[in-house]
Amino acid sequence: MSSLRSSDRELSPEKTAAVLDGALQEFLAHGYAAARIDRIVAAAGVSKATVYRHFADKEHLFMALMQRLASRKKLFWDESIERFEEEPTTFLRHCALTMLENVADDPQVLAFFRIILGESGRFPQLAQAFLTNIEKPGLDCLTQYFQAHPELQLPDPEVAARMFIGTLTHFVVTRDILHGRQIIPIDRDRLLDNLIATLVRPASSASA
Amino acid sequence: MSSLRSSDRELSPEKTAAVLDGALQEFLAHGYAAARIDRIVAAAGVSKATVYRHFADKEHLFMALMQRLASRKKLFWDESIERFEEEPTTFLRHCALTMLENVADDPQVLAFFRIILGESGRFPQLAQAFLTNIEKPGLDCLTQYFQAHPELQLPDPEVAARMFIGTLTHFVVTRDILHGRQIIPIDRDRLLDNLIATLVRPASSASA
DNA sequence: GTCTATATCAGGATAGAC
DNA sequence: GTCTATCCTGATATAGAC
Repeated sequence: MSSLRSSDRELSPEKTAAVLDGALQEFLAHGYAAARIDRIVAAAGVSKATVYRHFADKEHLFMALMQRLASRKKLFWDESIERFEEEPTTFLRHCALTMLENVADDPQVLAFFRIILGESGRFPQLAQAFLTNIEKPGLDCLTQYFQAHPELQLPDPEVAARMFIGTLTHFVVTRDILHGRQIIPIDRDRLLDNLIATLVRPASSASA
Repeated sequence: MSSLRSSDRELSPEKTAAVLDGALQEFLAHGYAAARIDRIVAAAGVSKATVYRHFADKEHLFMALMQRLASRKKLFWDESIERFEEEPTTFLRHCALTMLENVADDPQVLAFFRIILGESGRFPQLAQAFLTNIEKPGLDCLTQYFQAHPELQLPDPEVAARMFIGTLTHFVVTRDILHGRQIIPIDRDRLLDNLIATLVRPASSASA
């Protein structure tokens, strides 16, 4: 009597995944309000009725998708925590490059950010899931690092962490999300080098 | 024969202003796609036909409104430029407070930012107008200030300006736009004090 | 459990009176 | 130049067959 009943689960995981994949493209490309169920259906290769059997309505589908995306990027900072023993310059450069690679270089992530920001009025829970899963781990990681390195003589480790992430976020938002490459141009490596140099510059005695 | 023809101008400025005021509320509250012409009409106290006589369609109305808002906030940094002679700590604190007062404390401006960010995919020109009119003047102002104060020994004035504005922007975005007051809390004055302290801390010789 | 076909409705845009 | 009344596209959501 192992599995005579097959009516326990009413939905096929396959179709669910197909719908979510179609929804991914559509919502990331057009935002919530302008997304069209028809196009999700077409991309997923299922019927409209199937969508509504798996998800109560457009809003639930959207929330399910976004929550999944947010938690998928959760492990983001785990590898950086492994490197707590490295020199500040090395460690910070590694963190910055990881951030930029995972965000600025991935159009899907950029679109994801745009949605989170744009729909933060209508879907505050989503914005908060984003902060909890992605923003907070990064801030915590860097705060702990700065705390563990008092020789940098930073007046406030948490503020230093916010300066680091804030500067990089501002860079990505203005350049990639707001299309500012021509308007307020700056070389990526120049920003990186001097951001790090400003934070780790010797505070009292040192060089000439 | 001074003005026998009265059909030179076809639109009344009064109604135009009324429509734009109604559109302001509606677009800022709901974003572009979810905004309803019906509600704009109701708020403006005009008929739907009037809207379409003054503006080609929803998109043109939206652009006109947003462009107007962007250029309205243009003078933002003018008063700060008058204070170039002040001490770094004083000057930077003044800049930061001006930014926060003009943005974080004004729900309408917050909504405006949310729209700009959210619709930056569909309306790239709008995002760029925002950068040109609001973001760039601020960066230029601070860059020039840091350039004029080499005693701070900042390795790169422009990067320092980006750190300053980036940190404050990140603060406002995470706290007010993404509803993060509970999730990644930080006292405003603590952030401000230590942001400034980190940038202006004596680089070589000084205190004990 | 998934499909086809359809109900239902709302929103953007316009025609014609005044 | 503005209003009232209306068109019509297109979108969400569902009913019923297989």
